[in-house]
Amino acid sequence: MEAATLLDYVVSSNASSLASGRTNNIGLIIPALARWFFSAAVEGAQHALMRHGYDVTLYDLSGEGAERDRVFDLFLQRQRIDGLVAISLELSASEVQRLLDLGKPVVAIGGPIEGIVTLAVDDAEISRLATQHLLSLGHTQIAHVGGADRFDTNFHIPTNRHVGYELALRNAGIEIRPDYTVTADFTIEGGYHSAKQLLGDPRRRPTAIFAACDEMAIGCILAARDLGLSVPRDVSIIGIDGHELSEFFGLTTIAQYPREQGARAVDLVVGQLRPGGELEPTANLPLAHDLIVRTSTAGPPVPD
Amino acid sequence: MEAATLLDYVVSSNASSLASGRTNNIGLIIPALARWFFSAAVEGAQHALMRHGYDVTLYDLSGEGAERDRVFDLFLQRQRIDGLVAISLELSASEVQRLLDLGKPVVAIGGPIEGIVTLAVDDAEISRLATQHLLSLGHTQIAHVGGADRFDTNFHIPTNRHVGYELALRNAGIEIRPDYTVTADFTIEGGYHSAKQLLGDPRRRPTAIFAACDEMAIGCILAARDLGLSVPRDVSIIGIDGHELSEFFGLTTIAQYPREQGARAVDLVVGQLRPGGELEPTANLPLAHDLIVRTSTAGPPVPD
DNA sequence: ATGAAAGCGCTAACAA
DNA sequence: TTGTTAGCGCTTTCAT
Repeated sequence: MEAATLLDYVVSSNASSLASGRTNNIGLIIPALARWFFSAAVEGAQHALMRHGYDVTLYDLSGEGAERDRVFDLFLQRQRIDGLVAISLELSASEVQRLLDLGKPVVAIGGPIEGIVTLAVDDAEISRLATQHLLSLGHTQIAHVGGADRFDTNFHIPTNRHVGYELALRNAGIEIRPDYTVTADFTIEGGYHSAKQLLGDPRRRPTAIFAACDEMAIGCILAARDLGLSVPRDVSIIGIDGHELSEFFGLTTIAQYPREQGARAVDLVVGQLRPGGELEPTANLPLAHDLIVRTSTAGPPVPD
Repeated sequence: MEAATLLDYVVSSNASSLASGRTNNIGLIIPALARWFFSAAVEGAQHALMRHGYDVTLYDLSGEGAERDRVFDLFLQRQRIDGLVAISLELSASEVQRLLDLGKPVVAIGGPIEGIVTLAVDDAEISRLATQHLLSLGHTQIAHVGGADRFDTNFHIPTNRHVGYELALRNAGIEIRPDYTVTADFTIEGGYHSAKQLLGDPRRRPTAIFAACDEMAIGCILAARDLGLSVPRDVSIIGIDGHELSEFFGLTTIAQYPREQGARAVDLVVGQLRPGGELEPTANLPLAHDLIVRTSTAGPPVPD
């Protein structure tokens, strides 16, 4: 051992893997990278893996259908990884099966996904909470800026967040107005344009908006400003995520913690890899969230 | 081959690597991930690598000193990769040497770095151009929001961008005022606070600001708004990057293209890996940039 | 405890 | 062209 240290000897990972069957490498599959949530989750996962001595191989599914298949059929098959973390992916049944067929630990962030151990915030519940926050402040005209349907094919957040919104309204005995739900593409710009439509029409202006993510919520704040409306005096806005910009914009939000989520998923995978570290084949573990009240929400405007 | 296809046979990458010495895997070293430029560059590199059939292993250096050393001493030594792409890293001489000692193709984005093939925008030149844009509109009181020194340890952009700014002013025969250069941390929030100081003091308010990146420039725009100043009527603002939010904010900027840069770096590495694909040991290849004039810059305000 | 050797699944060089 | 085999650098089992 002394001599090895002296010579800066490092085991060849290939020879070691071939002989032992362990690769010291974990795969991360993500729907895209250049988005706050995903890159933060990857960052958290990467650090945790490094601490465990694992390398991390990235598989980005943002390509077209054929490229996506190639990940499952080629890249994931070459025995390069000991386990897998899937982040915010909406997987088809056949894709789930192919992951399970690898015979390696798989943990997903965001779910539940049938047959896979998942970590997930309860999207319906946090959306209900966000909406209830607005209700508790006295709002009754609450609009929702949700995700467009086509995003459901990647990760099924939008639907569940919409469900929680309607649930909260229904519980409060408030009529659900179809024209109070608009969709956008999860970006600041998308939220801006949606909020312009919502707030610009004096016949239907809501007093509060619940946006399905902070980036859209920030777009809503900017749209309100450009319409000469004051936040929160004229309109209250709440988001979800705890995005790095949310504090700067004074946005009330339900924070979740992608770095910690990534690290926790990694710990679960690595734990299963250790001798004796089996896990029940399927489970959906809840993830922490916090309501962070800032300056973008207040009671509804008092009528003149 | 038919039988292989039929059986969904995929070569074991470890066995193949051990026998051939090729791993079909490229390493990406980055200073951090959760920033627009880096995640976009990684995305571009990842897609290009996938097309070439390569896996990608991520090494994030955002950890502390010991973690950083571990990347060079352990992770990069285990013969897992055929080549390396380093993104926007400020490397010590010893780190450069350790990369070269791997005996594998290394291409860096951002440079120049002594001894390594680099792709780089000419930071001094694009900063000069940005400043000259403001000069050509008639501005003479031009401030600079630059990067704080401590960021130089990761990537040396700030210094070079400041150099270009001063060069343009000097060429125009304009006195360089020390109080017109302030620093921030490359974030929207940082730019906001710096611009507040710069624009809030009536005794020294500049008529234009050149920010060293778009995120800080966007912070400047928001600060101007909050001070009741109109952009560009009262103050012109220009950034660098072509950030995804720059269009939304009407920001004039010098765009660069991290996705393409990542893809190009990958092509260079993969090209060297192909039989007969040698490259001169060191070179600094220029990268494309474009001045994109939007609505955040105009002539200086006319005195009352 | 320490040492010897088989073999992990391929690639590449060589023989036929 | 097609077939054969040594050996890549380790891990693990088995014998000492």
